[in-house]
Amino acid sequence: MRLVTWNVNSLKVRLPRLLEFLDEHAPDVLALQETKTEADAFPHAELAAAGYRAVDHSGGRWAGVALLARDGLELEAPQLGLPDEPTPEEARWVEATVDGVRLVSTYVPNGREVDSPWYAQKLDFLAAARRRVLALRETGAPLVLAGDMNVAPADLDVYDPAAFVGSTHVTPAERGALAALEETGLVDAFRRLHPDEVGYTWWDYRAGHFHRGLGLRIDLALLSTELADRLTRAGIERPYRRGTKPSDHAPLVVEWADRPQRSA
DNA sequence: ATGACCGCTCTAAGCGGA
Repeated sequence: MRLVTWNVNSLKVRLPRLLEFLDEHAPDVLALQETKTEADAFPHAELAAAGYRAVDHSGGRWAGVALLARDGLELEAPQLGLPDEPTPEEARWVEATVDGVRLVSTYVPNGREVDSPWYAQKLDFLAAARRRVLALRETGAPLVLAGDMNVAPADLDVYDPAAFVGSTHVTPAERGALAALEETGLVDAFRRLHPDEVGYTWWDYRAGHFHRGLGLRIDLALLSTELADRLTRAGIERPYRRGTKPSDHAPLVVEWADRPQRSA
């Protein structure tokens, strides 16, 4: 199965780039974040014309997440929202099952400033996510938690760790909450296949950060171990951070073998 | 350089993003 996670920063503005991406990469499923649309404005018809169906959790002008599946794959048992999340109206979590795999698209809160109320909500969201993942793991179904985690897991994932000391996205509390999420039995797909590689997924629009190589790796695909053991690909599609009207995030493409690979 | 961009909305100047 080929899965993509991409913070599109407005589905309305990004639709031409998304359609270009679907044509080029033909993913089976996609997890989108920051769709920034009302539910009744979600572009179901345009996506259907491109061969994709969607389950969206739309919160209006901010946030919003969605799961897409190509024609022929059903999006079963959709669930909008995360139990006990701090701000449900912000539409930051959506689930569905495709071909027996439980999929989550999430957009973790930014946190704004360390020790602010928004930072506390970010940690609360990550704690709720961990509880939900534990519950989902008990079903025994393979799981993929994909999205914009708004946490850079390690200093390797930050262009200038010294400059980020005291900022959100890198604090021990945030990294600890992300690690606790992974300790439920999830594997960071990109890091599994590329243990030492710098692989940013976000670059500030300002000051030419992309062209200067100044980014963060904050968009992750976390795979349950039975899927992670079948990983064949985890790559960041940097061309979609260039060109006309790019998102400030690049898509992450992850692929795993549909059945356990036979040992030689 | 404590800046710089982008998308949103009460279509102006402000907010949020990370």
